[in-house]
Amino acid sequence: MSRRRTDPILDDLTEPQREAVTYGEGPLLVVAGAGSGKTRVITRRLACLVGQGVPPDRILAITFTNKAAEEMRRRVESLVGAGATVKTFHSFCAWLLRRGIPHLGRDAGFSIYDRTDSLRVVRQIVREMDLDRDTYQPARLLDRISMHKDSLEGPEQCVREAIGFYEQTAAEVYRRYDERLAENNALDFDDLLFKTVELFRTRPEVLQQYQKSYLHVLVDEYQDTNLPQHLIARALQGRHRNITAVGDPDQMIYTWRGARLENILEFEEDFPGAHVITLERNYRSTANILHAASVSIGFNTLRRQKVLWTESAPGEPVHVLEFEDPYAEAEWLGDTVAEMFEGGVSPREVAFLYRTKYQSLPLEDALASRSIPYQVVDTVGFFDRKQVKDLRGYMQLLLNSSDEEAFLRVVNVPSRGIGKKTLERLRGIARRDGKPMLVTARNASALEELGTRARNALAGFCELYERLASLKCDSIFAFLKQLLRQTAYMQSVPEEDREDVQEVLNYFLSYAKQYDRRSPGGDLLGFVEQTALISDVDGWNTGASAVPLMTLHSAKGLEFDVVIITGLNEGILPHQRALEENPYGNEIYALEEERRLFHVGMTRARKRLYLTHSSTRFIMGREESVSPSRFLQELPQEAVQRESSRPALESEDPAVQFARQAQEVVHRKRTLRAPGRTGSVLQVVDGSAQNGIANGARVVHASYGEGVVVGVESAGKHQMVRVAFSQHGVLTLLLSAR
DNA sequence: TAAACCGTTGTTTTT
DNA sequence: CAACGGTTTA
Repeated sequence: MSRRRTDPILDDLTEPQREAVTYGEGPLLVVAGAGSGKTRVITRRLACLVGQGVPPDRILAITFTNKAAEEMRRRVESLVGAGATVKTFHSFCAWLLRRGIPHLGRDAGFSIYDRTDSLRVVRQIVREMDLDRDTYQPARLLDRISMHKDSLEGPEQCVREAIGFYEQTAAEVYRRYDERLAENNALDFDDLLFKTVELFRTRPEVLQQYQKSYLHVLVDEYQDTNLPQHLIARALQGRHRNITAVGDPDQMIYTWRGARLENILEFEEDFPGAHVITLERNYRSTANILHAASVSIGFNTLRRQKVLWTESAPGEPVHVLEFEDPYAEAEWLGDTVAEMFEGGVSPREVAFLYRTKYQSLPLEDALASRSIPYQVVDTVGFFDRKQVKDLRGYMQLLLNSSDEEAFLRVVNVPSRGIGKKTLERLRGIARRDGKPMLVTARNASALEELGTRARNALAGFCELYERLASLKCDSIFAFLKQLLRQTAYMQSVPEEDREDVQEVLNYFLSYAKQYDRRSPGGDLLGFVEQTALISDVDGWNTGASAVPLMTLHSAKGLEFDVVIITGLNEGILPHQRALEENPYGNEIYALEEERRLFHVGMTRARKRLYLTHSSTRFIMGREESVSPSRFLQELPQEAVQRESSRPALESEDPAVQFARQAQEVVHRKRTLRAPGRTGSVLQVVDGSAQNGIANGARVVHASYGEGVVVGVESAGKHQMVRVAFSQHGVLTLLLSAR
């Protein structure tokens, strides 16, 4: 069984990677640590299956984000050509339900609601039920609804099982919410999964059809699957049981979306006979970065033991810096990256990562003032813009006349004199007649109780609707242009906003153009569905040579030469909400998720990693002092270098200067107190040679426990040892100089 | 009855 | 500091 000399699918793989890629039939779990070639393994496996003669259209690959799906499709196509189905869970379910949902008594032309849409519905219900908005916060209620759906708990069950007044009320909100969505013929994100499970459960013949059509199912990022996703994956593996799950429990960062660590931790129980391959060698980062990341994640208790190792050089230490406030932080980083770019570093290779979206603001200022091109990778931002939602609202309503959220969104945009009172009355009539508001508005006789002015205004809107409905366009782009013209959208925009609005519209139009090009024959429904399920904006601004700015969550799966993580403060990372009580479990669990998030961030870096924090932050406009993140204290001293940020002293107010210097003194004390000497982190118990540690020496590590040295080499002024720990396996450690 | 205005409120992460 | 909701004004 010798391989051909040049095999693009297998040649550059290591042994464990190759084993995963070529593994035969039956369930397979690949536990792949950060930077261990996870994406490579799953793509190559798919390509390998095709190479072995599995028809591509009988392979289903599922990813978490559209971007990951696109990337995988691109890579597979370059290896073995097109044909495999690569989708996200949500887009797969949407596609499936367009055909299958009539089995559940629902219409296939459903709208897909995003969180904003859903929130509007909940708000309306809270109003109708006359509930106190502080006690029954719509966002909280929606979170609860989402949690229930993620646990496959329907509204009836919740109403039945609710204990106490609050829960009963919340369950009633859920019941009405679901009812309203059904009336609007709409599904929210959770429904896409929930209904698919329901369809599989109640219609075995439908499930069978999909089980037959897919011979292999591959799921990426398995650690982030929630219960419905886990069940869908299990259902689809069918009789052949050819499921490949790839993931890393240490990168599970979506508990709030229902992700269950158990899905991957207990994989062998759910898929009996599953083969498990663990990829622990990291190819991405320098030894210092990897060491810091490993020690950090080692503080977690809820994990599947796994020790990452590397043969890379130690590289630079991890840079840790403290600043006065987020603006000083951003300014210094602005200067630093500007220097890097002068030195020839590509802006694409430097990423700014942060915990929360609002942290991008000071960074944006700093970069903009230095004319450094940057791109905020805001996952929903663009599709959440008012203008985009308006246009989408029109399209949604054209596709689904029952969609009242869409109706309410666009009926008075641009403003045509249809106000709150008119709509309230129209809703009343619609409810009484049991018809959607749009249908009611089109029925002139139903409107007799309305005033002439309101009636004329509504008639005008209906006329517009008819005109739009009868448009014949050969592309989405052309349709959108017509839509803008027919609605006279721009005319209603105030002069001073025109430029901004036009810019947003242009982006949207060019997005539509791309859609036209990529999916010829694609219809309105396909376009609206895609924009509803979109999760990242790469589609409308690719190729730009700009510094990416993004949240730690959206950084997962990416890698950069230089990574800068800002705001390493208590209350930010770990986030305040994780330190308080939370609805998912206890605080330790939430804290560990924050640590995983930090781990994800650190392991994005190939060569250089900056971790910055500030002594004050601005919270709701107020300045407040904050302490450094506990995650920084947990880092191994030998892989970290604390640097001073050297602000411009001459321009500094003496009082501010004093405060900063005092801070520095405190900081220095803390650093000295921390274990800096080799002995305190890694203690030699037995067998040390005269110049340090020798092979075979027995050692004790502060966080890994006991181990035996299996390799020693010097790396510049540092010494690197490979230690086989009894609990954690073999690990490469970097010792600080004596 | 609709649009402009103003004060209050409250900010995790995203398919 | 932005978005929302309620209040005032036209």
